[in-house]
Amino acid sequence: MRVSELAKKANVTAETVRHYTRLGLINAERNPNNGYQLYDKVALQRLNFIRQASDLGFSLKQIEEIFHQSDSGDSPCPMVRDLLEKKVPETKLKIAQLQAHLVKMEDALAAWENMPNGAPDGHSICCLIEDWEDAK
Amino acid sequence: MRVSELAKKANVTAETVRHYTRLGLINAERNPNNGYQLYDKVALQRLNFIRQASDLGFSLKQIEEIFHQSDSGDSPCPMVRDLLEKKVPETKLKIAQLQAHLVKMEDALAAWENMPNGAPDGHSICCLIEDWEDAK
DNA sequence: GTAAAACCTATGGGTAGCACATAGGTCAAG
DNA sequence: CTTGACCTATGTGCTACCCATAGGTTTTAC
Repeated sequence: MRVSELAKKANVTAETVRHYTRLGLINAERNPNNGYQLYDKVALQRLNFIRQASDLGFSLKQIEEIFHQSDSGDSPCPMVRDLLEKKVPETKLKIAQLQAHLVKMEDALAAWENMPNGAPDGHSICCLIEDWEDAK
Repeated sequence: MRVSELAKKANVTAETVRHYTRLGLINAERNPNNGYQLYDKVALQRLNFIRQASDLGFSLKQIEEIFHQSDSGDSPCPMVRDLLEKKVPETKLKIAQLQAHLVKMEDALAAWENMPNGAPDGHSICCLIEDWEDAK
């Protein structure tokens, strides 16, 4: 099948398929008549795998490593377990940071509730942000 | 003052200062003798402002717009309020996505608890991920 | 039968916010 | 006067694609 067909089957864009192909994550043959990429069901399987792993938070580079291990006959499963175990605390940290961020924003909005819109006076840029800074 | 001095005062790297200067967010004069960038306290004020706004989640492009408004004599405050009000639900969405993500990962790890490490058999890549896929 | 629509190709640039490498010029201290 | 700390400009890398350009191909419809 060609790019678009494969893309539809995996529910991604044709650009994504081309991207993975360029990166060597998916293999394709060429139609010698017109140069079109031709994919088989192994490509579809790999593509689905990439999407699954991607959903689990693996980067394309990590997925490439998983393929590498698998292609060279070793079980990638231990590596996958390791990667995921490392990813959990990282994600927790990111969530915490975003939540702290959210608190900052909501604090700022609440503090601005009764503040006027300052016109630029050459000294301050946006009194809201600057006064919020001072309040820290 | 020169880059490093300014960077220290604002607690950022010299590269960051150069980056903002390249983007035109900070203005500098040149020492005609050696071509070094020379910053004044207005630059420090702007740099601090950038950091504050950055902490609030504004992008550099948005900060540029804020400066633009301010420099052309209009109060950027209404825009800042608007931007922040839009950013709050966006951040909430991101947090929700990350948490869903986290659940996926923890589910996968739990489900893998008692699964063996499959050796590649030419059909599957990593049984962990693929079986997790089937379980959906 | 042909013309338009839909599809394909390759290449390169854009996104955010810097970090880092290269290759070199400048300056203060010992 | 040399060493090391500082500065310069330029360009590349990171993530995971998306989009634009310019052109060749295939399918569909009249």
